[in-house]
Amino acid sequence: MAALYHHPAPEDITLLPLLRAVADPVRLGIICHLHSLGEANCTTLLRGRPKSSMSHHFQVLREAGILHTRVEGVQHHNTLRLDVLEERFPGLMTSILRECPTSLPENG
Amino acid sequence: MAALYHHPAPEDITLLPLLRAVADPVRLGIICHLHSLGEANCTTLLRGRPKSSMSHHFQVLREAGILHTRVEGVQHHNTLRLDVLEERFPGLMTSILRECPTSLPENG
DNA sequence: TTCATTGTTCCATGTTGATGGAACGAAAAG
DNA sequence: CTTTTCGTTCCATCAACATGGAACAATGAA
Repeated sequence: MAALYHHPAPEDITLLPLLRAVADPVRLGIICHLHSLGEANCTTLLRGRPKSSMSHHFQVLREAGILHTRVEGVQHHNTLRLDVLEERFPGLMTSILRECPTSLPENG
Repeated sequence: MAALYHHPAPEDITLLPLLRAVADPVRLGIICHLHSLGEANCTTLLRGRPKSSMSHHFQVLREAGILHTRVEGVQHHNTLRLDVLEERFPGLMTSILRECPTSLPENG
């Protein structure tokens, strides 16, 4: 397990990978949950899914520049990089997060 | 050939299919070109690609609610549904179109 | 040390979707 | 009517990616 993750710098975040990362139902659910919870680890967002799947989705989101993972002991806390994303693509995440259901759905 | 296309009503345009439609390099190129040209038919935007591929991409964009196709004789004129998209997802297309290169690239 | 927890990595499987040739269909021109 | 143009539809192929089980690694607790 690599304790340190690579988080792309703001200028290295590009639109197409970002859109690709968001354009998945599971990952969009993760984004909505993170937006609601502020911070969450992988296990918290498992909804009956295997860890390997979720770990994969977190990796995609991380490499797209959408979330930041902070390691604290065993747990990896994930947060949205909203400030960076807003600076890089003004209005994009805002318009996406506006579509997040207020009451989080089951399949998120 | 169905002379009439189905264009989803604004309330039937949903985020995930829209994101999926945009999250493709060819289709993102089509969007940028349409934004630049205002209106274009399929053949105009072929960049050495087969028509069947482009027709497929236009269909995806159309069904996602991103563009409108107006049939005029043999030619099918396509335009972005910017007003509808802005009403449905304020700021989304704006932030995406901001990323379009000013000088249109070859592989668009 | 031993065990439990957390998350990753590896790998195989399955599915989705992009690609592109070919045939077809509709409209307009010759 | 014949031909050309424009775009779709059909179909097969291929690549990318989501899925999920298993083993592993790292930390913390017993």
